[in-house]
Amino acid sequence: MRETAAAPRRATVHDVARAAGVSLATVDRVLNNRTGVRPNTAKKVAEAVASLGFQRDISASLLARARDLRVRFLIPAGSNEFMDSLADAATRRIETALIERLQIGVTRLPLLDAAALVENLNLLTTDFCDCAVIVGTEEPSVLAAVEAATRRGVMIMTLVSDLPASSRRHFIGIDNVAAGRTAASLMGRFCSHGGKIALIAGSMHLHDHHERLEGFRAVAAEFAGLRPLPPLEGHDEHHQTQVLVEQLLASHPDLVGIYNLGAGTAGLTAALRQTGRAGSVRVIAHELSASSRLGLTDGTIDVVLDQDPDGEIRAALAAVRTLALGSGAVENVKPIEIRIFLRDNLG
Amino acid sequence: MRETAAAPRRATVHDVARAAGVSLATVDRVLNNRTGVRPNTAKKVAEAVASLGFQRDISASLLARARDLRVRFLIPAGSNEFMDSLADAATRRIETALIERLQIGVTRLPLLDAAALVENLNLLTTDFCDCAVIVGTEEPSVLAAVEAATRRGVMIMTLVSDLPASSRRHFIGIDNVAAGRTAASLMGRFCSHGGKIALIAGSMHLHDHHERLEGFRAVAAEFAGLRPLPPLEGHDEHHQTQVLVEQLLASHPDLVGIYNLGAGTAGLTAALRQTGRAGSVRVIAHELSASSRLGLTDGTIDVVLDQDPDGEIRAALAAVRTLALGSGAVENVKPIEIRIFLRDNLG
DNA sequence: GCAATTTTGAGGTACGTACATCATGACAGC
DNA sequence: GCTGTCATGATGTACGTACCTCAAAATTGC
Repeated sequence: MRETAAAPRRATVHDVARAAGVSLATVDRVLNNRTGVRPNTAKKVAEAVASLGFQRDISASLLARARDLRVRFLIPAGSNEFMDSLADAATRRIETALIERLQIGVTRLPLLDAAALVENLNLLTTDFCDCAVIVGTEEPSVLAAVEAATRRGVMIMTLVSDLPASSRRHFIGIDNVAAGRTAASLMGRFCSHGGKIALIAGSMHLHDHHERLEGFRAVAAEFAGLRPLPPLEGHDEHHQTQVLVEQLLASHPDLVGIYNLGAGTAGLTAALRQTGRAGSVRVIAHELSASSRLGLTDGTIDVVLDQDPDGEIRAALAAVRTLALGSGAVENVKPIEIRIFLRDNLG
Repeated sequence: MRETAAAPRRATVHDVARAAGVSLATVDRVLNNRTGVRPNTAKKVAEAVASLGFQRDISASLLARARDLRVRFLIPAGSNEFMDSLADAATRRIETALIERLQIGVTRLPLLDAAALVENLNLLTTDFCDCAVIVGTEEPSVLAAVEAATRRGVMIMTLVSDLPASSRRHFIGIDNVAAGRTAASLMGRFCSHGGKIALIAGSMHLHDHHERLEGFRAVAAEFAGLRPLPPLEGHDEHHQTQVLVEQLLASHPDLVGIYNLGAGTAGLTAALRQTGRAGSVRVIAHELSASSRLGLTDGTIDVVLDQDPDGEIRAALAAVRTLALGSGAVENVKPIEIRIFLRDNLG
């Protein structure tokens, strides 16, 4: 019944050197891909590594490097609560990360300002930054700045919104199509007799919002009687969203559901409360924040879909470490999950 | 806009020694609570640690110990799919954990057999095990065995089901009351016109099932028209559950929802499919498994609440490391979250 | 105030990897 | 066969903590 692990000593670089019939220095050259090793010799070492199942001792590796990994987060500012909580999550990790030799810096940039992002990317050099994690828009100037930074030796990772065509080493974010599908699947079950559903995006030019909308529409079509209205744009801003929802509620007295796939949730709940419609319209929103939490608690919002900024920062930091130490790509990383909150599992 | 982290060198034991005006050896004695230090001297060291903000370098610490942390999971066997996935998750981590100097062993025990658990606990000694992670029942013999193991120097942690009154150092698991509440909250929104809801537990003597039931009932009462039937017991077994559900469906043609708060989900879906009622009854079940996944995909199950065995194992291992290295308790640990799955966010 | 005991200091080695230096080997072109 | 380049070996130090030994100092008991 018990499997007694025999606790075999793990292979070290010395073992690899002996097995490959080369010196320690050569093993070191191969492992850290330095120059000056014949392909044939490198192959012998690689084989020894494989046959011994050698794995670099991370503790010793970090210790020997004796230098911290410097990560800089470039995160949009503005009135967007979600970006704030991303930045907060990163800032909160500064101390903890230091224990693991990760130096974190956080820079807030003007919202949706490609020029500012490009400028900051161009400032990055290897003597104070090993990796930048950016929330970027898919524009040519940004792509060019990413390429330039990569060429200068600064690793780039994308967060929340990807730049798949760039030299970014990794992307951290959720599956936004699945998020939209999930919202529709819940809404369809909530409104089993069908009815009008309003859709509110920040901007139709935001990639993630677009994907959510696409997912929602696809699944909503499977529920008979569910009639999504054309999407409105609240520009991720509280006041605009509030005005929009007030008009919406006035012109559609028979509205049964609202899916807010962008920010501006505080405006949405304010409008619902003010018109006395809170509780009689099913509401699904995105991102856990002070206002969405309140909405859940008082029954104005039914469900919040959240992409867990803490988890995303943690995943980003883990990826940075893996990429900086190992040579290859980030393997075996679970994608960020969509978290679903009701009033009852807020914790 | 940019906050340039000044990158101060982190304090080392040498710095602490200098600041406290004592030798390195004394600092070492204090940090690793060895004997032979006057209280007064220890206080000076502690003050130096605090004022410098000294934190042990984990990499160096692990390296210097040059010995792996040996963790043993004691997990029930039987036909319980969830326990299987817990054990699988632990087994899958064996290799990965080795890189971080964690040796994992997994022992499967007879289901709900306190005597077997006690026997295995009593076998544990510090020369092959530093910490045991157990899924235990709250019985006096188990509690006594936990105390004995702790006294022998083997640290005990509880998983899924806690033993709060014992000397266990930590508990990893979800809030089962919140899980039940969430299920009711969803069910109430799904069945907005009310109706009969069936409740199926494994056994009313299982602590977690009892908590889920309690949570469900409390919230269900808030939804007018929702009428939960008295709970049935399927003993976490597929066949028994199937028979139970077949009888249930026959005697309640007007049933609108089923909450299966235990295992045996494969039997539940089989009964629904066989009677042609799949899709017309809202179904909420627990734990993602092959059969619950299939149920979600084909529309037999609406929602699955999951406690993420992978995440629990990861959290357990993190806690073991923290407890073994640091002296104090596990701080700052996020509780395991309840994951909510629909067909559309299965990934 | 002396012996016995406890507390502290000084110094070392070890962990496994990273990285630097210098010497030596091989092999090329001419 | 000579010089120059490239590949490899030999060897050492460093990272920060753990843990060991031995000697010196401080404190205690009487």
